[in-house]
Amino acid sequence: MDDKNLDRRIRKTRKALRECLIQLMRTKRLQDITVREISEMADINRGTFYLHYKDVYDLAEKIEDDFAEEFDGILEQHSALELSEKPSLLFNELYPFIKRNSDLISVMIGENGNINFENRMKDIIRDRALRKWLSDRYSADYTANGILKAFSSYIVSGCIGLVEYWIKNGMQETPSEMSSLTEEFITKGIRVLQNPGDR
Amino acid sequence: MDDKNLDRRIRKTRKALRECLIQLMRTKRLQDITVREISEMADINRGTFYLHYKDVYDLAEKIEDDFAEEFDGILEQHSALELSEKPSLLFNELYPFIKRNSDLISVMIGENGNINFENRMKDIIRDRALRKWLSDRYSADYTANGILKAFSSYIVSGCIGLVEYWIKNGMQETPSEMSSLTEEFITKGIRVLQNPGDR
DNA sequence: CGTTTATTCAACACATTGTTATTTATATGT
DNA sequence: ACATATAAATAACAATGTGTTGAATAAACG
Repeated sequence: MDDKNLDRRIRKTRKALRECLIQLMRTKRLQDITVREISEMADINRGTFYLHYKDVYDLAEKIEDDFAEEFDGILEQHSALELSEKPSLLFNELYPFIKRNSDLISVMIGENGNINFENRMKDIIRDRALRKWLSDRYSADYTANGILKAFSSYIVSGCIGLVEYWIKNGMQETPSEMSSLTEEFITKGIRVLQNPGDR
Repeated sequence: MDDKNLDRRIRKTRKALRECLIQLMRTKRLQDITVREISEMADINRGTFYLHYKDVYDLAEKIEDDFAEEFDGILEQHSALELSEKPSLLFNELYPFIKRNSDLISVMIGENGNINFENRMKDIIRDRALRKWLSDRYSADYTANGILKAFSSYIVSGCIGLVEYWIKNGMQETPSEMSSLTEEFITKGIRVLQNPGDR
């Protein structure tokens, strides 16, 4: 979206509006943020806002779109085989990416966030990673197998919850530690609490 | 909230407003729903709305409050010991409760839902159930143990995700089947896919 | 049945919205 | 560096929802 081949004025305007919205969302609910407010903070004419976005929610959505696209791009690059044999390769790329975008993520999953942000991430993970990983690993028809779908939902939400924990607790663990935790939680389940040695 | 000792007119008014909001949320985002719209649909004077709720979001919040209170009440009744030895007792009460309230839940976790609905459920589960269950089972200081907190977040979000799967897929499984799945996913992790026999 | 309390009704000032026509400023490609 | 194209600023606009008010009406309660 911040394409280099866009007019510099457009890039500047959109960047300013986006940054201001994120900043406002740290302290205010989306419904209480007005176009007027964002424009004034960004020092952009209110009419100009409407040249780029339909309303405040559209702006928020566009911000999410960009993130989702990048997120999707990362998952896309990893093959089913690789996910199955070396899932850590993915995690080791994802967690630094999450850390780089923690400003945005923490707002979007926070109390003023949008439910569809998390839902989109879940969908991407399900479609891009888990589906091929599980069907490769268990050579089952993903869509037909009920328990597989249920387990996928469980795992995907679990992983998102882990990221949530990480971000909301100040990202004390390193991305590498988070990768290990993720892998262990998925494969070991609750047994991970009984064998704390191998971490 | 729908206390029997409230004036019947109040009960009727609030009930009508609440039901109309839920219905509107099936097709519209909260930000696109106006007080005027809800009031007209409920055949309630717009001014009357303001005698009960601050705005549309306040109404949504009050609906959530009622649900959260009931949900919390259920979890509260189960002791740490019982959770540890017979978690199915809780699940077998929870899933029917979820089914009874599926109309509300499906809206609240849907695309027009509120991020704080799920977050509140997570907090309640964490505070009421998981905390005492895990610290009883592993006799560790819950708050100090980092991996325990991380795993809690993982499990709680996973369970919410499982409920989400259930509701969004038309609740094909029985509450009892969901109870079993939940317990197995938590304790077995991914091994549940390798031993499909015992379900 | 009399009293209390909730709801209706109509009206109000106010803020935000989304759009427009015009002018000004800035970026682009050659 | 210049001419051209395009974005942003400006100011004005009608429309709509908001939140509140005081008086009139209706319904519930004991």
